[in-house]
Amino acid sequence: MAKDTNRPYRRAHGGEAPPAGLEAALPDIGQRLRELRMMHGHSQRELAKRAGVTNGTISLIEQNRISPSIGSLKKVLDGFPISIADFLTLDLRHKAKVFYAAKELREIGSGAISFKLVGRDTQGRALQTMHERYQPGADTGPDMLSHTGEESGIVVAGLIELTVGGETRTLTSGDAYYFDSRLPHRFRNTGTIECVIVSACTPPSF
Amino acid sequence: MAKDTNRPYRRAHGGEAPPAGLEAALPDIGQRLRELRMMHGHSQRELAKRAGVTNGTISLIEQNRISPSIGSLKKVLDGFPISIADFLTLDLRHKAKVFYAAKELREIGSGAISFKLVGRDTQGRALQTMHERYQPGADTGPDMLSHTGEESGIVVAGLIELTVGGETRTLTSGDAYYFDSRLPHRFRNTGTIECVIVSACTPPSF
DNA sequence: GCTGAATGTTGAATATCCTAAACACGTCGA
DNA sequence: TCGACGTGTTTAGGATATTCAACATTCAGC
Repeated sequence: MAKDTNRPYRRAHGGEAPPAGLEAALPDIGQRLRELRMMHGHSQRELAKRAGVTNGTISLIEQNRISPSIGSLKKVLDGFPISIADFLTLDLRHKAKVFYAAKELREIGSGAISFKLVGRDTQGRALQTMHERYQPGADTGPDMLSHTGEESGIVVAGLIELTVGGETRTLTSGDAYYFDSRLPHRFRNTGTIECVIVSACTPPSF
Repeated sequence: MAKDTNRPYRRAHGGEAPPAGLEAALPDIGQRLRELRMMHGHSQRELAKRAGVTNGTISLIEQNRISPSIGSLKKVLDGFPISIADFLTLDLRHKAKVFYAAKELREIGSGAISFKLVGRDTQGRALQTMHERYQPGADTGPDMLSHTGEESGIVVAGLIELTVGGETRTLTSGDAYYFDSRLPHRFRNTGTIECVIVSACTPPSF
């Protein structure tokens, strides 16, 4: 009966290439699991214990010698923990830059306003964080900004007068804001010292 | 030997409750598959033919009588088509406050770590900002976190040792980070003074 | 070099999955 | 009424997954 059952894996002796290039390849479960486990600094046995399976199972899965059932895979991944969906979509090879020294932040502001972006290419990112500094009197201008997305931030130092959709309020250190970027908005430093804000928006708009 | 193997399903005779309420429940694969199949207007046999499995298998899966292997589930879902990740995450049901005084931020941390959220109900929001404070020695723990989304932040004061996907680095005031939240990560204040971070993540994870 | 304890791998036995074929039920048209 | 077809379900048996236990290797420490 079953000659070629569901084994996209078995690469054993023969060494045939993946039979049909038609269907989207199932991600390399084994390698993924191994890398993830390594990242967490667990041994096969340690993960096995957390997950409630045997170390042998972990070993066989990592070698792609078996195709684990959903249930088992769930158990194994709960040892980290991570969901199956996240596990399958996690991109391991593309190691993005994670750490940014203060000097590496890209300055996109000018004059009395400084905007420093975290990250250079926002391609494919859903989130953007910025370090903003407003000199006393600095103003994003009466022609209010608006663009698609959401925007939020926290005042770190000084004070800022924020106008959003007709409402105006002055925020000081520790205060925060959150609004839909499509609402017209304006930032103005009405204080006497520099105002520092850390903000984030999605999607990136620079 | 094996008494309670990987069957979160079998609710048959005995009727024991799910042994531990700890782990997040595996989504109801059977019902999901059935609904999806119905939406597409396929019969079990029709889907089976497209997927290259037998109708019996479809039937058993839909009844949660078996936990299909990743390989089989992949084959079945290719009959629609839809990815396993999408299949598992498809979940279908479905004047904003702008200003937040420092006191209004909701505290969700405890002990040596303080997390203050901007905004109360994150329902329908794509972005979440937080004000984080770590006492010296504070640590999010060796069991590294991981969840869906992206995460970024800027250090405002003090220093923090950040580990992401196996890479570790110490960041100080003005430095920043950005990473995929699915990568295991850990924050640790290795300094002698309180560390303050303003961070953002998408989608909200609290 | 020898231990002891850690690691990952493997073989045999058992539990589970998957298929093929039969079953039970409903609908339609002759 | 009957059969021919449609549906979803169940059963037996072979194919796979998983466990248990043994094995091989590495590395510290002595």
